[in-house]
Amino acid sequence: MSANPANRVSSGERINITSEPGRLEQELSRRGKRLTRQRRTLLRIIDTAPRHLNVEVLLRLARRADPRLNRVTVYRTLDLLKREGLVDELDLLHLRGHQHYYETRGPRDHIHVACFGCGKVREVESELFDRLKQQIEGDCDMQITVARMEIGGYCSRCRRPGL
Amino acid sequence: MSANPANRVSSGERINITSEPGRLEQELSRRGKRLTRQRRTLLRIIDTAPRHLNVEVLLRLARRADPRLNRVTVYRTLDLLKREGLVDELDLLHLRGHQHYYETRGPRDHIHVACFGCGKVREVESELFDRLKQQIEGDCDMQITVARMEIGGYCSRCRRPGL
DNA sequence: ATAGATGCAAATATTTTGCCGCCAG
DNA sequence: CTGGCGGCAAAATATTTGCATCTAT
Repeated sequence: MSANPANRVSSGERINITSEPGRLEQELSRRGKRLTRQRRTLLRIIDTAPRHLNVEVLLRLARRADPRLNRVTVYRTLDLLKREGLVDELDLLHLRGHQHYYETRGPRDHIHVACFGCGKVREVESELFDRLKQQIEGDCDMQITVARMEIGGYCSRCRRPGL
Repeated sequence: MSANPANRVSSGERINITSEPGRLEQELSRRGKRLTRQRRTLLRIIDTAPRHLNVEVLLRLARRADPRLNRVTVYRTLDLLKREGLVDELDLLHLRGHQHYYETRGPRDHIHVACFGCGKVREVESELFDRLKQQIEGDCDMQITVARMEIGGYCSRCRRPGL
């Protein structure tokens, strides 16, 4: 099936190399956005913290540094980053409720593969995925700004009993 | 890019051939689920109505036939259909708010391509997409039950000015 | 100086739950 | 008959808005 090694997916347990500390701050500054104390705090966390942050966790982490920081500011900052194309918003197939998850956007999109059994989420890159996007870009004459692929199922350890 | 014709995407303006009226009702019945009046109403609508229904629209359509039908019943029925793998849940990249959209699940998954400018959503099938899923299934040893791919961007008529 | 950001409270939107009476099988 | 289902009200969760105040530039 994946006879060609170039087609093989690459495992997702990598470090987020795209987010050397300060990247988001630099980007926003470059685009003429104001860097408030609250934004710096949030950007630093998003740049360095675990992937798949949700609003709840982001707020909790931010308040360690700045206890007055408001939840609304979290929402507004995430909106800004979304509009600027600096973070992606995911729902991870509603694995846990209807909240959203956010992650910094790197040079290469990846696929999220989630197990409904154990809840583990793997990130996967694939040459086929990149080609598929190109194909759609061409055939639909679209200028793609967001590409999201989320796969749900059961991993080998959680294989559904009755299937 | 898509030199191989087999790789070309197929346009999405097709009829939903997978939902000949009664299909959902048959499926649920076959699985030993009760067919109440409310469920029949909802199933009929989902089987035949426009794609990308949200709860609001589904409820409104349902109440034409059964004015007492409750919103909670809509949620519970959609949950059932999701659990049974008969409908897919989408958010279409939050094109319009954070609501979800539902569509009957056919034999072949498709990609949703949405334009942030005009809001149009195209459905696209692709041989590459099928191969990508197979690849992940194999390489991650996953038993895939849901595969969602959503693309956002700007179509030729809405091309973003400053990009 | 001033456009734009934050905090707070309240509003809105979306989804879930508890409970009781009802109905499909 | 009876266990699953639907309606209603209320709760829980998630996100947005109005407005006065503050601050980065």
